[in-house]
Amino acid sequence: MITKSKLNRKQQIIEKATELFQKQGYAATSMRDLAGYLGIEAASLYSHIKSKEEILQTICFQMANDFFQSLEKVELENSSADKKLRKAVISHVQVMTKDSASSAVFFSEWRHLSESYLNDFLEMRNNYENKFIRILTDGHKEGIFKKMDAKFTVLALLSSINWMPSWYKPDGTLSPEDIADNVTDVFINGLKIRS
Amino acid sequence: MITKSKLNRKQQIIEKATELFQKQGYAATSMRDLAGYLGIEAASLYSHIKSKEEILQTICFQMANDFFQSLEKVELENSSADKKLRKAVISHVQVMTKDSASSAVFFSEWRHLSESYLNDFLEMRNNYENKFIRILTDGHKEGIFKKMDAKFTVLALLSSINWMPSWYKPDGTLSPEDIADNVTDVFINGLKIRS
DNA sequence: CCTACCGATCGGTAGG
DNA sequence: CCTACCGATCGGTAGG
Repeated sequence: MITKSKLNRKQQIIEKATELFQKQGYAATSMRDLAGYLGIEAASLYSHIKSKEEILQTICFQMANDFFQSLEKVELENSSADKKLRKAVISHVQVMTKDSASSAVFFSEWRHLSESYLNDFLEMRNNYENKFIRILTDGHKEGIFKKMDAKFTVLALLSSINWMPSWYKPDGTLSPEDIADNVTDVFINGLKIRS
Repeated sequence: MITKSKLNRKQQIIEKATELFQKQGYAATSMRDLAGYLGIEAASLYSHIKSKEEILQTICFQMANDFFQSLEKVELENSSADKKLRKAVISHVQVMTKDSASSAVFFSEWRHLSESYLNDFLEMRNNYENKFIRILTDGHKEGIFKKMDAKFTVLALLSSINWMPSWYKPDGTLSPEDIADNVTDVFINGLKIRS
């Protein structure tokens, strides 16, 4: 079927593009580069995609959706804030590690989106961060977390996780749960030995 | 004096380039862009610089040196590991906030360095991270910090700080010390209320 | 999916 | 610091 093979080819294009965008950056990756790796001519790419930016859009909004959906599941549970935070971090890490190349592109190439897409992207990111902030402020109200700058803490927390694709080795021994445990343990309990 | 004005012009070029590299990325910034903002022709840039990459090299290695020097000062003091960690974070943040545009370029455009420069860069970064790791492992030996994956923790710590240029507002109310306090407090004491 | 090609733009040089 | 220009490459289209 034409439709099916087209879809598959499109997926191949996006996958290879993701790999190249991660390695070289979006701007430094040419359509000829991409086509070459797929064994076709650059012009042929345009039978499957509308533009170079469409690829970036697909990657970024696919990841954004994945992150959102997995966090919304966590929000539905009702458990204490510290458990919720741990769950939220686990699901965030799971989404990341499931496709670490897409994650890397998502986190560092989104700024090359054109304006209207960029606005949508930033709004989604903001909403996502706010969900984390709410977990922390709820935790404070519950008497679990101490007083803090919740926004600052969330951005620090997410940053520390998000840049993992640049040093996370998938062949390593750490599972998403291990990573989440390490991260949340540091953030929740800190490094100091409790007296 | 010719030499002096050349140096100043070179500094102007590097400053404006830093700004553009931060906003648009290295690869997406053209020499014609840069020249236009300086009110000269692209070809004229080459009286002051050797190549586009030379600008990136200057930014990256200048920042790398600043980070190294400020950390070495901290290492000379002999104080407890938790105090040392706080000092190290303060000086790291100070270097960052002193020139947040250069920092942003340093952290996200270094991969566009050509191979030999890239190797030097990565080696320096590794050495820098190792100095932080040593502070944490010393802290564990001193009985101040609990058992942990020190490398993982340092990378999480540095990531959470390093991506601050993307959300740190210099007109905000947080000083480098405030930021360092927030970060180290979370990492050292954690979020949980101590019993 | 290809050939053939478009106008635009790239980093950079020659020569003044 | 400029004019004039280089060869290379860019994203993308037309037409098959």
